[in-house]
Amino acid sequence: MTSTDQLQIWKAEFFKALSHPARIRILELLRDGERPAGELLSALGLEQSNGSQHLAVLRHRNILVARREGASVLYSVRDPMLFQILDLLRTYFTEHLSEVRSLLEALDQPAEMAPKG
Amino acid sequence: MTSTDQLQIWKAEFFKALSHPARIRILELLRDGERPAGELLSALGLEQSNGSQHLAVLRHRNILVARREGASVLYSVRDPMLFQILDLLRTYFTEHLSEVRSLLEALDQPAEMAPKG
DNA sequence: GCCTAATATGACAATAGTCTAATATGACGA
DNA sequence: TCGTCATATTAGACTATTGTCATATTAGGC
Repeated sequence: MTSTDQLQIWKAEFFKALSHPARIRILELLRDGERPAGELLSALGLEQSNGSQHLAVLRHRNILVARREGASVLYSVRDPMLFQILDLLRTYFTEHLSEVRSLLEALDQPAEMAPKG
Repeated sequence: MTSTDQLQIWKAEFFKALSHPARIRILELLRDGERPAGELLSALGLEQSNGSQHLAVLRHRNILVARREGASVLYSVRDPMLFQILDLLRTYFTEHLSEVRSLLEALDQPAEMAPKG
C-alpha cells in the first residue's frame, strides 16, 4: 500500500466519522471549547447511550479528546483546524444554496441521472 | 426543522459522499480538470459497475458534473473549493502523523477507550 | 462499603452502504 | 438496422452503521 493510498483511506475514514448529523452537531457544540458529556447529550436530545456512541466514534478517530473531571467527562475538539473545514463547507453550502435545497428535498427520492450511456 | 438542522444534515450528507477511498481517489484524479469516465474507472482498478456506482454517488450529491461527448462521458468537480477542503485535510493529516499512523494500523482492531465512567 | 450520578459498553434488530454479476441504454459506424 | 463500445442501472448477497434496551464502570458522598 502506498502512502497515497494511506492518505486516501485516512481521509475517507475521517469523512466517515463526520457523516452523521448528530456528530456534526457535537462538533458545533464544541466550538467554544470543552464541555461535559452530559451537556452535549442533553443538547442532542438522543438516548444517553446513542449519544455516547456518537461521542465514541469521534473519540476513536482522534477527532475529540476526553478527560475526566470528577464525576463527569469533558470533551473537546483536538485540533481547531477542524472548524476551518466546517467553515469552508458552510461557504460551499451557501454558494450552492439553490442546488442544495433541491437535494435536501429529494433525499429519499430517485436521484438525478447521468447522461445515459 | 431549523436551517441549522438543515445545514448539519447537509454537511453530514456531504461527508458521507466522501467517505470512501475510491471516491477520494476519483476527486484526486480530477484535480487537473475534466476526465472521461473510462479513464477514471481504469485508474481505480475496480469493476466497471462498481466504479460507475461511486461516480454516481458523487454525481447525486452534486459534487461532480458529467457531460457527454460522443461515446464517452466527461466528469469534473463542480466547485474547486472542494480541493481546498481536501488540502486542509492533508495538512491536518501531516500535523497528526503519529496518531494517524497508529489509527490506520488499528483500523480493524478494538479502539482506544474513553475515561471510564 | 453502599448508594447514586454520570458515562460507557454490549447485544441485537433494523437500516443503509458496498460489491459482483447481469442487463439496459445511448452513440456511432458499417 | 445491426453490432459494438462506453457507460449506467438493477438485483441480490454481504457487510457495516445505527438505534434501543439492558448492563457495566467509575467517582464521590455518606
